[in-house]
Amino acid sequence: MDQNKKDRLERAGWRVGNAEDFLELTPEEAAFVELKLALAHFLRDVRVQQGWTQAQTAKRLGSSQSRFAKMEAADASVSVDLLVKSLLGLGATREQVGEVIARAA
Amino acid sequence: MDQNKKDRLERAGWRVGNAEDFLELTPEEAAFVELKLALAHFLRDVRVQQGWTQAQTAKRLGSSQSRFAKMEAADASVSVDLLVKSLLGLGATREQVGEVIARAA
DNA sequence: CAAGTATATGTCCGATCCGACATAATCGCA
DNA sequence: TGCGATTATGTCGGATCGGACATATACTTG
Repeated sequence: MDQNKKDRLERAGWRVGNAEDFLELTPEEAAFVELKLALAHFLRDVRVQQGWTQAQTAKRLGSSQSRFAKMEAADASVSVDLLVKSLLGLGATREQVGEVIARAA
Repeated sequence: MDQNKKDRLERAGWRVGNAEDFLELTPEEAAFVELKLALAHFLRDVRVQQGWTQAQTAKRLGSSQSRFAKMEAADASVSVDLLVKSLLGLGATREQVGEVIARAA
């Protein structure tokens, strides 16, 4: 977001910041959300890298396209368990999962 | 287990091997279990390192001693979400969590 | 061994999660 | 723009999870 837009929003009474500020997350909660987002993005990367659609990938994992979309979106209804199991199911290694958690943005 | 006992059990119709063999886990399932065990052990390490009992630590996290015991035991009723949230709640970083997942035995 | 402390195990029930379906929104391309 | 393919969103019922309690087992110290 550019500075002008930020200024305009703030003049209009909005607070502009990151998700942690907006949702008033504690540091732990923020770290947990970041971790989930990192896994979700990696899941998308793996799928796209392998050249599959959400529907194909979901089927392969015994799930549905809609749930897989929520996984990639790190939806609140998706657990870290499901993300990790899905990644492993698509061939990612435990080492890769750990690396993503440790170092992804 | 020594070889004699192994032989005796196998003569009696038992298959003796590791958890993956015994429970007939797929490689992904085995990797997931390993990942959970790594987090559970790390959780214990962190708690002991900080010099707390399970009861104290559980209270700090808003949980109960019994559930915390199950966490440390990587019980089937404990999710990776709970393990990760608890670790972050005890002060572990996302980086540490990732490292443990990537590299723990 | 006894008593006190710490950890482990089993169960219950309210809360959350997940696959499925329906449908909306978005993308890719002629 | 229009149409088929893909992705996103909302909801529901059954399945799993998690805090709590009771109680058992294991450790520690006298």
